[in-house]
Amino acid sequence: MAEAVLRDSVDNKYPSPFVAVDVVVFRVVEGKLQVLLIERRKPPFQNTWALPGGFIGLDEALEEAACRELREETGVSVTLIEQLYTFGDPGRDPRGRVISVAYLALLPPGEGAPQAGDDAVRAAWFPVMALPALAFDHGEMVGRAVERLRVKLQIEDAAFHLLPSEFTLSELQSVWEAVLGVSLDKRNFRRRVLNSGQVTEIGRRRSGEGRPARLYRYHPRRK
Amino acid sequence: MAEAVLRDSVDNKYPSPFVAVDVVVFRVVEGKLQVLLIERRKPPFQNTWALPGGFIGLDEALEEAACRELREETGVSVTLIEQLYTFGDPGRDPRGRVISVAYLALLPPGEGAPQAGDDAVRAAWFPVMALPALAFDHGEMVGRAVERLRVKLQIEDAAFHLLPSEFTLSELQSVWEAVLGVSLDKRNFRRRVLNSGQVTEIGRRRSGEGRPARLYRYHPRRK
DNA sequence: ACAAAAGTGTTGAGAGTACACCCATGC
DNA sequence: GCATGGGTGTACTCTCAACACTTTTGT
Repeated sequence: MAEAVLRDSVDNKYPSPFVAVDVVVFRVVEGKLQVLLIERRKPPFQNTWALPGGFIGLDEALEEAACRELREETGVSVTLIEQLYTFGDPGRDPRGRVISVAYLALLPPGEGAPQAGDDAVRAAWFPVMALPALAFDHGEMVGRAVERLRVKLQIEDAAFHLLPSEFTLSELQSVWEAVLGVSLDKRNFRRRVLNSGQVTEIGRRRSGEGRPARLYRYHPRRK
Repeated sequence: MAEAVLRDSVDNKYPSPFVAVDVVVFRVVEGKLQVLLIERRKPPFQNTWALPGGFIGLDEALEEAACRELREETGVSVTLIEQLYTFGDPGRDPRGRVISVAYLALLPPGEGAPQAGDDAVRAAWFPVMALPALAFDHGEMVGRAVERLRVKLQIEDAAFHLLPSEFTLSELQSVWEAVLGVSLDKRNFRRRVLNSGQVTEIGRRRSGEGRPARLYRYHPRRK
């Protein structure tokens, strides 16, 4: 196999590190931005909270590995996932050289009923603003993921991946406010959204407290 | 060593791929955006043009490895470098599983007198708009790098890293036009640059053809 | 009736865009 | 004196930010 040729010919010259993936999954619940974490079952960092993730298979695409590890460790399946950054400092893992490719994923509320998998004691959602101490450099990963999410919100359509398929404008605004960590003017916000052509109205509903709100659906018109 | 523990305990379960870095170095000369390429000395893709790059050392940070490979293969040292994207499709390298972390680097004109190193027959600059066929997935890397550079130009100060420390506004505009691939209105461009507070004037000079142009220096005031 | 959330317009400031001519120098 | 690139101002449009009250429902 071609692999063997490379490995034989360069083994000592180019020793190979391990390659892992880690996933930062966000959702917004009750106006709070949350991250999905697992409690590690094995050392290092046993019983410490960490991002879901693990080593890649040799014939597995990076993104596939990210989805698989997420599913195995938390039972969560995800709609949107994209590469975030690759963390490769020597010393970031006490076991040796491990390069980790971090991924960013978004989840609508209600779909994340995390069940702990093999390598996790348990899995749970934490508010980004009140995270426990994290294993490895996972704190830095979350920080970078939040930055990226804020950009994606404003330039792309990230907010809609954090909502169910039918939503009210107030819910949409609440997602924006949770992600950006600021409060927005209701009138300006609604005008901007409606003028963008990204949403289309459907039948009204959502009659909880107060006046019932119109429901909208995302329509990815704009390139 | 900790490394050994991990390798022993999980060797078959988590076989490790190889990890490489590749660097997309840009410069602008005569109004054209150029990329630095090498002609590969060894197979695979022998005598094909490719980005400078190679396998990482086990105790070497990714960015260090990128700078080292660039220096070894082309003799070029670089001022600004940042991580671009990690390419990890199984099958992207015929020798076996190789994950490559791509970096983006910028160079002012005049500093890139490429000398071929060990693994390269020769090194040379190519206009982005007229690239030869590239080895591996390096064509995709260049494409992604151009996209990223266009964004960095507009949101950050990337243009100044493509210029000498003293430059005229026309040179600055020429860099923008080369990177974006469009032509810009001179008056609007100059007003925007001068209002941004990013440049400060110094003594006038640059007396080539026509009226001599004022020289400016980059001043990274704005956050 | 009242509590609770939904919905609605106007105004001012700043940023971007379009557009054409005169100026200083080298030859 | 002419060729070459350097340098300059105005008017229009559009986007964004600030700002407060009325409407509809459930209890």
